[in-house]
Amino acid sequence: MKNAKTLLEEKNIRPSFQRLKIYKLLSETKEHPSVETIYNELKEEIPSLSKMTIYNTLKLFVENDLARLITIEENEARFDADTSVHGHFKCNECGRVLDFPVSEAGLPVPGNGFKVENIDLFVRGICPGCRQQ
Amino acid sequence: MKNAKTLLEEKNIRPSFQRLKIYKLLSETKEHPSVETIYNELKEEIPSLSKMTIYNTLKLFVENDLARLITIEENEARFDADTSVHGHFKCNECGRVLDFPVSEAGLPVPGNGFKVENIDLFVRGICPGCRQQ
DNA sequence: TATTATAATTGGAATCTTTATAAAAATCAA
DNA sequence: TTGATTTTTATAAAGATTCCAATTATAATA
Repeated sequence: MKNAKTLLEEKNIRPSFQRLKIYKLLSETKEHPSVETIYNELKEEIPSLSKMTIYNTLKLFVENDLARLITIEENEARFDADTSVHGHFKCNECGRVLDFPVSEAGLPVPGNGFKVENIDLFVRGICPGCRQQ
Repeated sequence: MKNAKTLLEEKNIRPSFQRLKIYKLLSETKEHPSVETIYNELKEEIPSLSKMTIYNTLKLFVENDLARLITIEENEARFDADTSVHGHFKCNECGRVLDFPVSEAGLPVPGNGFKVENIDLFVRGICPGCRQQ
């Protein structure tokens, strides 16, 4: 498993302090955090941190395939450092977004003439934890 | 094919003038319009129309399964009166959102314990028209 | 038909997320 | 160290959505 610094350098992204912190946070969580969440979590450690840096950095990551933009929320963008193909489940009760396995082969895509650049499978419903209550 | 008035009444939604216009517009287009688009298209015919009415009405439709909320755009919500299972393709070039057929049976979903309420398959890329240029 | 209660619509302000811009700070190369 | 470039920061602005109170329309009742 490569470290954050190497991963960024391979994409010709200068591994600044802020960028490394953001990448590490994103790659070590399964919570699919929003800009707001990332900001709040890093604010303590980096008091000078600006939200603009997070927006810029995530955009850079998405462009370089270091992160995925998840639009499962109606209003707030969420992000995922796992860029492999997998599904996202959003619980309408607790609001959490969870991963589930998906084989890319089984996914239907548009027919001839379309160039596919990325695929998102979003499922919404109630997660097992919330169903029990 | 039932008319708009009947469809709304079956869901106990009072078929007001504005709601009928919004439903008809949505069910007769393939453009997956946004609130803004719907507003602009109906503004001429209903000069008093408020955007708030469109937000309220679409929310009501989505809750009653008369429309689907499509979050394929990062910032702007789009809507579709076709509530059957099908995929959405967004062209990163021209920005249009197109339908493509999907058999529900073939779609992977989360495993045991999850209650599935809706499924979205979003594919982004370049459409045939834009590829030719 | 008038009255009343209820529901829907409207307009404006407020909020929230994201983007734009310019100045300050950090980094890199010479 | 100096100068050029990149990154970060702070502030303002834009865009989408929601909140709220007032008005208007609708349905039921007398």
